[in-house]
Amino acid sequence: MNAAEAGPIIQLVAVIIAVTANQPRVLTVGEATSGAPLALPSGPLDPAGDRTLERALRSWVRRQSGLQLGYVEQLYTFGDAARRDADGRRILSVAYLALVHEQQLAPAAGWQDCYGFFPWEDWRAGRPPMLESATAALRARTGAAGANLLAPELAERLEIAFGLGEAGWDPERSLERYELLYEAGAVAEATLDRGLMPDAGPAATLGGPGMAQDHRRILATALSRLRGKIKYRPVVFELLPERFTLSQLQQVVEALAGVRLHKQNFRRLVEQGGLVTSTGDYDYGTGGRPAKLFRFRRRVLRERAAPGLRVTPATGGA
Amino acid sequence: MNAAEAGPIIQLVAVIIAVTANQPRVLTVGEATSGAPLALPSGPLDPAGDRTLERALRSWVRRQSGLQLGYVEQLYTFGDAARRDADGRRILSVAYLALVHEQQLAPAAGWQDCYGFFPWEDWRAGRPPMLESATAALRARTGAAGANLLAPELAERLEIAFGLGEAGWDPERSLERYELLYEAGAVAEATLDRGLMPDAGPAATLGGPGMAQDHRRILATALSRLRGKIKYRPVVFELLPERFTLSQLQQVVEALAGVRLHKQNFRRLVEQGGLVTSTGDYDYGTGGRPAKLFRFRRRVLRERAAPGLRVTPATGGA
DNA sequence: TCAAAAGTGTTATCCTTACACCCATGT
DNA sequence: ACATGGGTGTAAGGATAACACTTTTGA
Repeated sequence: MNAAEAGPIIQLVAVIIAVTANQPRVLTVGEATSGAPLALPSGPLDPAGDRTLERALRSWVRRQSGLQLGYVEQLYTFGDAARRDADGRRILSVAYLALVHEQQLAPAAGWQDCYGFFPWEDWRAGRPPMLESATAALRARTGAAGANLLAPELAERLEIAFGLGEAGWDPERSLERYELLYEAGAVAEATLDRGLMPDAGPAATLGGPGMAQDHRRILATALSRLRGKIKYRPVVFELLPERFTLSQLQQVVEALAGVRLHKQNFRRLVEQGGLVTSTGDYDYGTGGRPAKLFRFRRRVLRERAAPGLRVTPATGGA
Repeated sequence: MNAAEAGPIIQLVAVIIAVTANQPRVLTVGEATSGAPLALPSGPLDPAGDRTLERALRSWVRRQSGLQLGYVEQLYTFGDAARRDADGRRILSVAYLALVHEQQLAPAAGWQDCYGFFPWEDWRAGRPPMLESATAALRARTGAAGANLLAPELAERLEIAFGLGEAGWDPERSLERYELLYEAGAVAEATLDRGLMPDAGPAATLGGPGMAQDHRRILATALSRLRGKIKYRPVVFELLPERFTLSQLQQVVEALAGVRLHKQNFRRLVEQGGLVTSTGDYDYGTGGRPAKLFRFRRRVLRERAAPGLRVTPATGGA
């Protein structure tokens, strides 16, 4: 009871994202080999320390991993009562989203493919087959609720989150999807949290290894936010080198959104939108015709209210 | 030093918004007459209490003010080191945005006009005249920086935030505007924080009374978020009675965005967008032809990925 | 010469904007 | 009758989506 009476502990959590080899990756700590679940980097907040939370985050990330964070934004504060440390003290986590350029990926260890944690979120090779079993499990649950009054509301959430209605699949809803799967016990940590056998759930194997505590939920929050933000703010450029080809740009957007885009229209939107300017140079290592190198055009911020990349899915692809 | 070593205190802050008589209002505590600055309602987080932060917020708001909150979303967590209580302990505030229906405005005391705190944000009667002095003061500052290397960056922020470039005024950037004014010492609390005389700043009278601590910044954050959100999520309906006319709807959107909208196009966007359905009834108290009463159409959530109200300014109006 | 990737051009379609006009009520 | 606010129709312009096609390199 002593621990419960003390004030909560405050922790900063960093979701650090990079894109390499067409995969979005997240920096994790802990060893994949030891069997212990991976975790997001986190550090305590020193009350006497840095002047702002963001500075505090930047400084311990630099000390711990050597990474100089560029773009950083506050993501969400997680404070459910179930979040406790080993001594039973409540933990409040202020999570931040950070984006780093591809080159800065020096500390090779710890970068994990994001879609390893959410295989159903990557539609680039078509609709992931596992979605059938996932939605089936969720449907069964809304059906099983039978006379339960929550069933219609749950059915609506399911329809919206997984794009079963006319609206179709919306990459941005990754958090809602994770939450539904969690509630349904279809991801590993949900069954663990309840003390059930890991294989008791209908689809406990969905989505691989899971992460420590509720870190997978935090990662899902970050993915949702990032997917939403590329549409109206030029954040993608935080993930690219200073000079890049339009294909590189497209591939990074595709990696984040988890969707294939229509090439020609994407190019036009980017160029007409004034988001980039051509440097005079070319990249000759593309395997075909050399590609023009572009650079982010800062001035667009003054010209347009919401400069971002519309995510227009390709027609042929799935 | 003892206080500095103890963990930070955690506080929940509520920005509770309603719209009445075409004005957005915010619930405050403290008396306007006593001379003490108004504050947003806030309460401590009881670590042994409610299961989630949001529940904790709902329950103390209900106990304190009798308000049953409907829509609630987490806004931002404020944790600058300068935030201290009377004993010098660092305070971390998790702020929430809540929207309540007009009728629920029972506790008449404490509802303040939002634009009393940000007069420059209300463009419904045309460009507010005070903007001239505000931007002049800010320009003077970027100019005064002279050889300072920060000046160009500051000038860019000023252009973007106040819409001096081609992009024009963007209601959503209210936080950025507040921050610039704060940095420039053009709002009351900025000069107070620095221990200057309140009337020492170039435009210290901008924006009326100010609020306790950094609560005006929190309110600016809420306004920005809300203005952004109406564009892609049907949150306006949380502020309206269940049945409403299209004019009422438009007026609420105008009140929030601080901009006059084009009537016919607004109506079409709302109806074609499937956001509302007509109930069969009419409102006869409009002063002209009776107006159809509408209701929010929930099903739109299943049909469209981002159902919201485009804020298309009127042509004639300013 | 061929494959691969870059890059250009064009058309049909939809959405948005702006304008003009008609309708139903209270005074 | 007329002022007031509610409501409808439509034509011009621009943005988008889908299509086919040309160009430039390396193997």
